[in-house]
Amino acid sequence: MPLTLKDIAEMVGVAESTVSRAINDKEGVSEAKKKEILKIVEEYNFKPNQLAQGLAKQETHILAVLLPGLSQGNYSKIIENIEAIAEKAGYQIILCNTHNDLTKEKTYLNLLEEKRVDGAVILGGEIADHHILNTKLRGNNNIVLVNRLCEEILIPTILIDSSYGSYLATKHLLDLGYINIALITGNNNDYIENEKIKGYHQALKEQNIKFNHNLIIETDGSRSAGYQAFIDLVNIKIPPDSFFITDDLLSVGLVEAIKMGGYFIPQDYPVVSYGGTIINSIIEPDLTRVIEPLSQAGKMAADILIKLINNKQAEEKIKVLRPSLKISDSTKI
Amino acid sequence: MPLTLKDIAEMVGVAESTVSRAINDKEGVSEAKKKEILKIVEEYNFKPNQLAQGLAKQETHILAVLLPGLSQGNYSKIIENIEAIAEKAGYQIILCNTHNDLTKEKTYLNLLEEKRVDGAVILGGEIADHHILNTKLRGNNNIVLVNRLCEEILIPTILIDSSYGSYLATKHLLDLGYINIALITGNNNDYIENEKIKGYHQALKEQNIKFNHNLIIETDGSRSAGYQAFIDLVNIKIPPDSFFITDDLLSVGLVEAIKMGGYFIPQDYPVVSYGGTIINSIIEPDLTRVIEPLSQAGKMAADILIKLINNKQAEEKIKVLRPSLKISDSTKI
DNA sequence: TTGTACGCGTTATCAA
DNA sequence: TTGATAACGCGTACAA
Repeated sequence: MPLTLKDIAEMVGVAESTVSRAINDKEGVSEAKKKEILKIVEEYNFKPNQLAQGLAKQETHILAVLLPGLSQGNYSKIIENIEAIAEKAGYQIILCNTHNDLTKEKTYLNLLEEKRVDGAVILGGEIADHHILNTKLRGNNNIVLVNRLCEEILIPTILIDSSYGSYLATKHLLDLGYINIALITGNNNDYIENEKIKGYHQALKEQNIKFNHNLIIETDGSRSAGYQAFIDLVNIKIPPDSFFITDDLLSVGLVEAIKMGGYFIPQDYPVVSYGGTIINSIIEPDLTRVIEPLSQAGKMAADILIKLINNKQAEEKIKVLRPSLKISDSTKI
Repeated sequence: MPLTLKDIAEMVGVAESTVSRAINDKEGVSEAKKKEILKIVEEYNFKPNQLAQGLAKQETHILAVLLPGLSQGNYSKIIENIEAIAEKAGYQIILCNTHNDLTKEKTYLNLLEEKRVDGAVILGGEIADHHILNTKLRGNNNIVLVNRLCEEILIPTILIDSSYGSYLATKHLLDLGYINIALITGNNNDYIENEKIKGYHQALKEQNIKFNHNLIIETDGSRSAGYQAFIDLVNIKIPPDSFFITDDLLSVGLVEAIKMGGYFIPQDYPVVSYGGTIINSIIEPDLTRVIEPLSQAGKMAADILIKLINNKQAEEKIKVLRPSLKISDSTKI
């Protein structure tokens, strides 16, 4: 069994409360006693029990991150940054993999209440309903949402503006003089893919280009779907002169199909992809792509959450982060 | 403030201990009282405070996972599986990103003792020294190592046999009739890359092929290093007739270089890569590759750790898992 | 079956 | 500056 404050107190010959003060660097202990105590603490490698501390102080210094899954998507980038900020502020991270299952999410939220974690970041998923609004962490609704909408604007939320990313991509192709831009969407949740379609529309509208719904293909985001999309698109009445594809894996198939058809990128078909993943940089040619501010999203989420825990409300409830466009070989003519 | 046992007890008009028994499904409560109690618990959405439970029962049901980083490497796959097993057994996972920094690792280990986590899995990193052997979780050394060696065989360890993976790859090329096999290594830690070189040696030795050290190139694992490696290798006295490359990103550069030189894979140069990542399947042609049993490693680690916590020692201290070879287009002639 | 009382390891309040 | 003592919320041995 590990040592306790009591043990240390007995060894030094003082009261527990004095040891506690010494350890926590609080005033009310003479320098002499303090030194003596800390020496023993060091010598016996005493570690205060944070369970007991938590119970007494009503805080655990634990944050939870709920997410749909670790390997798919870009969640690991976000988590790394949440962890980094949290660690600096003295918080630990508990991982909760919901597998995109609302029931599991509820179970976890319950558990987090029991565990008395100080707060939680929820990444992605469908629209948040009342089970989120109703969970009380540390007495408050200490929750921050990332890329997840909420029925009411009560919870601090960080959104990455997919619509704007899509707008940037489409505008880039328009600026290069292309007008029949194919849009191939992937398997994100409906909201995000719809946002991307919105951005596409907006860019077209701005330049008074007529919208052709035949140029939009919705897929399951697989590599083969990307391949098939090209084949389907080149055979329509007004075929596309360029491609914007909202998912990196899709782009692998698309590029294969383009090459297989004997065409060149970007000479015959310029291509814009989505996501800062390694995939887009491996494809030959290196793809122009929309890059999302994932690190920033993670850091902001942690920042806001920690402020929330310390009762410092953020100014705005919703922060919208904008993606940027990285122009590369696949659109350099 | 959340409700407590006491509150519930007062509401129902019984003692706290009775409520405790009812909630924990222990005998010694009449069915009638139990129902009554659980109804109130439900109604008021009472959540027992796990801090207090932990303090009383001396357990937190929290496991920690220490790892060098989330986005690089295959750690997320392992973590997902640890989390899955842990969750089934009623454990939560705390993430500790050590950034490959030994000091940070020590700090975390300290923290975990303070937090009274029940156990820890340590993924990767250099050789474990005494700070690991000395950390006591729940009074014991409840730690499982994955792909990390320890000075003494005291800690349960799961190793993925990189040497065997390398042996498989080399043997495959030898069986196809190639004898001048280039080995290009990446930026894993020294131990792992050395193991891979060992496996390569062994395969050559088995077939009495003379070892040519000029065919081995050690790199930083970058894409460009893969590219450069090819250029360097084709100009040596006895150039390679095939390639085994121990890192997926390297293979991207290598394949580029081969194609750029006007050669074909596998006709001119067959290529074997390492790792089950998406990258190897995106490259054209799809690369034959060594696949590591990552999910299995994660599950086993969690299993063993949980058994350890429950004082059920594993039979063997060290479990060695073997990679397999997935033969694909890059070696099909 | 039910209740009382103590322990778990801290922090914090109030006297001394 | 110190020390005794009461929380914090729960589990549990023991008594009723």
